[in-house]
Amino acid sequence: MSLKYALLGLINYQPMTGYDLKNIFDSSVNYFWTASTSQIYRDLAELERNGFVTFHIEPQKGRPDKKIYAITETGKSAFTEWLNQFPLNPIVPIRSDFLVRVFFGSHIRPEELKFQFQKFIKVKREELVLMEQALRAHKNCPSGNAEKESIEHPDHFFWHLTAKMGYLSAKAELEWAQMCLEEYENYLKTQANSSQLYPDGL
Amino acid sequence: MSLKYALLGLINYQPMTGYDLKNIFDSSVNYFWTASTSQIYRDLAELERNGFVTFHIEPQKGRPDKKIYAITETGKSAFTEWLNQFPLNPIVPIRSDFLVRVFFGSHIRPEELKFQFQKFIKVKREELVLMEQALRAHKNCPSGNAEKESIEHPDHFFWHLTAKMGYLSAKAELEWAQMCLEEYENYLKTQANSSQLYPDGL
DNA sequence: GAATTCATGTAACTTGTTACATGATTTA
DNA sequence: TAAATCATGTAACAAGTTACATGAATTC
Repeated sequence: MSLKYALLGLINYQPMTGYDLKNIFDSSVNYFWTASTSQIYRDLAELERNGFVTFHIEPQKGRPDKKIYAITETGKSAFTEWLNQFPLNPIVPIRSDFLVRVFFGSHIRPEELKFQFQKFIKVKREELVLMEQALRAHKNCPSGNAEKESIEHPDHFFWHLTAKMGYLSAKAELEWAQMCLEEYENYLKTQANSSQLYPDGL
Repeated sequence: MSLKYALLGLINYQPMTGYDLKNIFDSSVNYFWTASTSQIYRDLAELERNGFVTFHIEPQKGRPDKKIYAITETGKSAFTEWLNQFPLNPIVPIRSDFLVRVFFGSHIRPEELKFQFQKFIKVKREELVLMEQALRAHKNCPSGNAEKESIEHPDHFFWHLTAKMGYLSAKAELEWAQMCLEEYENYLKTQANSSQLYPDGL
């Protein structure tokens, strides 16, 4: 259910299109929720059917007309009601493809696994740089450009808290992967000394 | 696709039932993948249809017969093939209900939000204790009881790496929430001084 | 001239959740 | 005597992914 309410919450800041929402997801809130284009358009249609949003069409030439969605009073109350009802236990179901593979790492070719750790480190390092910039520049507002706004948004405090978690996660993952690579290289040396073969003949 | 291959990988260690697999997911690999009972049984049936596993029935009295699944040669090669083909980018799609709510925190009743931070801290602290124990006692093998096994499993090194990530994530989340609570309380004081009303009349 | 941005989606499919159903055995 | 454990699932639904479709305007 969270996606629908996240969309509602963003539209609550100001009316916008599905395209705008997709950009916000990709550029500034992706450390706590991701969404595909098809999902956004589908859920917007449902929010509209439920009377939580309305839209007006802004005609354009040479490209599809804009559908600008705005929140309704019903939508506002549904949103705050949802927000104030936290799930009973605050668990976050994790699904990490990367960790599954590491878990079964003995079946992976050592060169491949080393390469994948290196790639992971590279990607996380880049991610971390972006997050650091965002935190420093106070760019962590949904639109991604705080400098355009002359006054600080009242929700800025909360945006900052979530951005901080994104930063801390990325940092923890980076440090973990660096440790993994180091320990794995030592592990391979000890394995080579005890002249053990890799499983499955790899 | 990961769930099917995670199941295959676990069955590869030793033949087991859907019930056994569910216990492993709940007790020892849940920091990188979660699965419901219905999903496990459904995917086991599909793995069987694909010829990746076979099963034999162990009759029981007073409860449903056990269906003990074992991996086939086809299953083994499908598993190692999958393992060695990492996705192009190692991103982990995150979906945190809790963070969505914090992001829109200005619409939440302060007492409620404080309570939720406290609850989050409590849950994460408990989680962290379990993870610390697991790391210290080398219990982070799929079965959850390393002490039963006289020799260390060859995959132990990799299980330890993933368990470490689980520990680091829980630690980062705990520290974040503690910081949030502290900063939120200060924030509320400054808000009270500037005599601002909470949005939506809450 | 090629790639990216803008802007809308639909259809088919896969994956994950929730509710339901059964019922003896063991532990607290 | 109540709750947890053991052991199997099905059905309906919700949420997420992937592939496809269109096409001008703008930037490199």
